Amino acid sequence: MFSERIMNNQLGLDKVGQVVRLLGWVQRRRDHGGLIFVDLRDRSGIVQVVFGPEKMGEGFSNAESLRSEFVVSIQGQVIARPEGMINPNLATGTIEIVAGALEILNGAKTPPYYLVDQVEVDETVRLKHRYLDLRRPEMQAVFKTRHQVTQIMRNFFDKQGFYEIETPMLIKSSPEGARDYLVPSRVHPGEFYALPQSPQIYKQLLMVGGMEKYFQIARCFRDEDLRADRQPEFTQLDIEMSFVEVEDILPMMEQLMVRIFSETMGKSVVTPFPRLTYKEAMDRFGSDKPDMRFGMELTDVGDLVAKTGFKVFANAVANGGSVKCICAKGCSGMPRREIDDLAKYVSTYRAKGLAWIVMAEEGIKSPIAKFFTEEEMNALIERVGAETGDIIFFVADTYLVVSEALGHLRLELAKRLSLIPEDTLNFLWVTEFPLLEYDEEQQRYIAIHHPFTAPMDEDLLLLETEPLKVRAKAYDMVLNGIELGGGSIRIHRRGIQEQIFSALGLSPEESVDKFGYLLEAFEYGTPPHGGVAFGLDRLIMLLTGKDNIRDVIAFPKTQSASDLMAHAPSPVADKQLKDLHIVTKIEAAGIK
RNA sequence: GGCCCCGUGGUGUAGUGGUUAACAUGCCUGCCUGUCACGCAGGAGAUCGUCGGUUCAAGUCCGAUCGGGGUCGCCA
Repeated sequence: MFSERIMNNQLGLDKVGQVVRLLGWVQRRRDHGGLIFVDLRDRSGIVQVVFGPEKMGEGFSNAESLRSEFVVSIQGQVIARPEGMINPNLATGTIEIVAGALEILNGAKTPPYYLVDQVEVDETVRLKHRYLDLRRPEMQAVFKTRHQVTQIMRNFFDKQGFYEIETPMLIKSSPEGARDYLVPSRVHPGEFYALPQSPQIYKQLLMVGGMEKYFQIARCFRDEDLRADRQPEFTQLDIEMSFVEVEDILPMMEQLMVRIFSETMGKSVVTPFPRLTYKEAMDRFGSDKPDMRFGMELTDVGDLVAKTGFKVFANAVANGGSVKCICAKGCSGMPRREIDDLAKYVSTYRAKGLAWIVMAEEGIKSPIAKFFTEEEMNALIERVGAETGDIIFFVADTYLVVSEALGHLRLELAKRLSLIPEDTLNFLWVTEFPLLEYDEEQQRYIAIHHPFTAPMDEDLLLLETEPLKVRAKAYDMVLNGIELGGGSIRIHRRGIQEQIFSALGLSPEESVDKFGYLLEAFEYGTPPHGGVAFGLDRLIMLLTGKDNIRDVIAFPKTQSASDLMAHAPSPVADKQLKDLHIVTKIEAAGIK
């Protein structure tokens, strides 16, 4: 019955005269009494259908009953619109359908809001009725793009000889970073599975298993607080290869991006991508995912201020910290209020203050100028390359705080000053990440990437003496200041893996308890291997221009990780808890 | 866990502590054969998120709480 259907976007002047069957939803109805216009929407687009009593006969009253979002089957003739009635705003605006027959396949309640792209409704409303929101052309386009991207990925890796392999969703909990989502076991009282934060260990074991080239479009779960670009479950393009070095992996991933951007957006991507070491990225941009679409780089002035009378700067240097600055070109007219606002902004990144020098026409204006001799001031200005009309912003603190605070300030200023060129694709790799960092809270070293990342060969000896100086064979792909993905060459020898575990403060017993199966696997001829993982959702955000991860996920969760449509999470029946051997404290305390 | 913003008919907004909470849109009814954000006329629709406090009087002020968003911490 539905087989002769034609999609709306197939309709054009070439179809004039044909009798067609259309299926879709009523987007809008304009009832003129004796003549009714209906904008019919299907997945492909919108077409205007005209209902008149001449053609419809008794069926006309049926047409009068049409309302928004009714699902209809329409048979009618394609006609060219008369002169002056062409709608240039509609892809099918040169033609319309004169309905001969109408079948209402299903009625619809009035939707809570009009399903058009210019929605101005609270997101809560959209999420409660997500199945309606998805009907909007804008959302349809997102999921079309998302589908295209995953198809390109599958095609790309298939051609390169990869196998797509599924790894388990119920795995052993080994929180070495984010919190796990736990799943209670019914048959093992008191024991739990975890949902994977990533397929990391399994993909490595696939390499031990001789699969050589693996990829998966994998769902991952992390029980951490959410953000505009973070969901508790998200999708990752996960890749692992045997017998590879960094130089094998990066160019291949660049080619993947070339294909994705050309085939979905028609944009060309220039390869090879520039590379920055982590150190260089932090030094120059104050970020491990620098946005290099504009300048305003950070300048280290620690040596110039170490001996000056300004204690805040001198002490920072004396204590092993840094003093760095950025120069905002042409901003000398910035009102004091806005400068104060920027100081408040950097304070969210733990900077204790923001010093500034305004290079005004009438001379230097700065609350810190009095602490510097003229020579010192001139040296500063020269180092920074500041000119009349600029403002120099300084932060003094530890190297990390200074870099990150100024890195964020740099982005904020660029945003306010509109320095970021739209439509530019700035891809780059950040390499040579540190292997470890020190976690004050836990009083131990933790892996920056993950504990299976291989250290750089020449840094291996530093592991015992200066662990923070050990660099990793790790790399991140960055696009326009957003981390698209990252990966590393992995450790494939038990000895080195044990060394790393030990550096992370894991006793041999704990290592075996948590990762014994991996360590054992490494003893059975594990090939050198490495890989990478990309955040699919973020990539789709970039491709579709969304600033919010919820807009690229069909059924997303709110910031508090709840599903407003299905009302998850929810309490469960006592029987279920009993089966799972679970008693909740909340229940025990009588709180509902 | 911290900080910031938001919550008023279905939807989006307005609303000096003081009458019957306003406007737009949507919805319903009637009229209308060329609209495409159709038009015209009429109508229905709100316990102002919830609880408590201040006050003669609270949508408005205060506190708590719930929900949503942004962000810092966190996210190997």
